[in-house]
Amino acid sequence: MSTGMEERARRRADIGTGTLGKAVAVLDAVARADRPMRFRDLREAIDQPPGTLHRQVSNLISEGLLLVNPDQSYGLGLRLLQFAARAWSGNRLRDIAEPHLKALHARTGETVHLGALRDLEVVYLDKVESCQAVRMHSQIGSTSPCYCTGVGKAALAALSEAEADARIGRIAFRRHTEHTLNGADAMRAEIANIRAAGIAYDRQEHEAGIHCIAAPVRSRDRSFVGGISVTAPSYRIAMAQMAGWEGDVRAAADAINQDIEIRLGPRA
Amino acid sequence: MSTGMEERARRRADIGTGTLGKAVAVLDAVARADRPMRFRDLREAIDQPPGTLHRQVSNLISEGLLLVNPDQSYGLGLRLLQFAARAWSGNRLRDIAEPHLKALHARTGETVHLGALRDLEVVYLDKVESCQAVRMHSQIGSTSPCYCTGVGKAALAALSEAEADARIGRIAFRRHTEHTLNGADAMRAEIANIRAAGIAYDRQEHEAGIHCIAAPVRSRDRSFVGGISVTAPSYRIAMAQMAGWEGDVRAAADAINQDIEIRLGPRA
DNA sequence: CCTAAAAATTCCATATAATGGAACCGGATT
DNA sequence: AATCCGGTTCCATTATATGGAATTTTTAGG
Repeated sequence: MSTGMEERARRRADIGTGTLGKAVAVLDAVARADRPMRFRDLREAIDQPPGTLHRQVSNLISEGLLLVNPDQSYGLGLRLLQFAARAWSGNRLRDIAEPHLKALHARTGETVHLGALRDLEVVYLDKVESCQAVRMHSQIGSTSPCYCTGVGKAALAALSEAEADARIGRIAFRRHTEHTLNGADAMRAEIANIRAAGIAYDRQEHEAGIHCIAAPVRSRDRSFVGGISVTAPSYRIAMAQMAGWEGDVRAAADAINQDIEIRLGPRA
Repeated sequence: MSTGMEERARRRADIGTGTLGKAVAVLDAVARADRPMRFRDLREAIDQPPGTLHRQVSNLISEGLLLVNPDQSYGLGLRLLQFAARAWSGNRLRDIAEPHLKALHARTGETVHLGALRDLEVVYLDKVESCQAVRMHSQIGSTSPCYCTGVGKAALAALSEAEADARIGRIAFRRHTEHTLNGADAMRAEIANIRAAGIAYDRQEHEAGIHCIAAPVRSRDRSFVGGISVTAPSYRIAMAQMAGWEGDVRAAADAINQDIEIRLGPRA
């Protein structure tokens, strides 16, 4: 019972398989595009005959997953927002982690993130920071590469060695800053260190001037794998000071891990 | 080109049609449930033979639209959050409305909402309020019935008379407070008034102690129909005072409507 | 304003994917 | 140890999606 469902899921993970896969591929094309996508844009983004694509789009619209703007461009539908509101409020992990994130924020005074690993990306589930002008929800649900973020590297380290290796092999490294790790070998070494230390650092690898300290969070069965992090601008918080939070970050992560076992335990 | 896609969409609006329809029916079942749903719960929520349902669920998982918690219950997947983040930031209407919402908030000092009509529900797209403790994103993407909210009633009034009538006929009225309108006749009369005045009031119809003033927002072709509102607790803001904002609310809505034409105009 | 080209939409025979009954498994319960 | 129940797999059948071609609509050019 335990592995069956996910196994099958993984086996057919190659995108675009089945009717549903194709539908999601269309949504993805709209989501990933920066410019407004009209029908012809979709046509060249997705290799499908016009008739087929037309029906797929039409179905997505009827389900509320896609919408047409007055200027004939497509956007993601309101139904997705509706689902996401439930996805967020109904997310057990986020719920469990919340108090611990707040506590960690109280101790450090810096921004705290909770993120989940999804294939090769980190999806941010929550964020705690001092009440600031920036719109909070602009971050929830946003994604970053796993290879240059604290949460991402911590999460990779929480996978089984084989699984981590496999995923690292599939990463398309891109240099975001001069410190970005690029190359599977460097990455594997980094992951080994993180696994030993239980702590990951992002040394301005994603964005210049921003660094963070992170720790892995996961359920025992690894149905969830992610991490938490404390992020700070490097001009204000020195590396040494951040290292001083190691204990706090590790403690918070451990507390969350324990709560997961207690509240989502095998037979809860 | 203009009507074809939506027409077809409407024609097959009856839920559960097609492979995609069945898939979102499963997502809906998970989203709407308050308790954690395990496989057997899904089985009785959706009438499908176990083998079929199992495959559907399995496909949803492989696409990241559904996830399994360690305790074998299902939750909405991270991919939905990811999509929603894009749906929100990529939403043209929200983008256009934002400055006007802020301006309206500055004038009134009370909470301002932007919502879109989706069938019989209002989906909240944005919210501007004084920096408060309540988590902002807890509201984005959340839904309320159209018959007892300012935005919902304003939106209904923005539909063509025939369309509004049809939708009102499908509403399952539920008394949320002693002031909730219940019955299609009362509703039709209310909508006629709103259409004449260009302003809708929610007189504590959804939640006791909360009232609001709203105005319709829509694109010319009605591909988008929604509204904006100013909400306040009745103990602090009297009905008369709120009525004083009529001009401001109407002006803000008109400004948004105009911006829609300019920025999403037929041949933009 | 009219015409030509391109884009969008509809249609239908065919190919493909979804279906669901039945058999199977494995852990929990008796 | 046997039984039950939730969950999973299999495969012949059925329903659905597909895509080429025909048709309509929109856009661009003269």
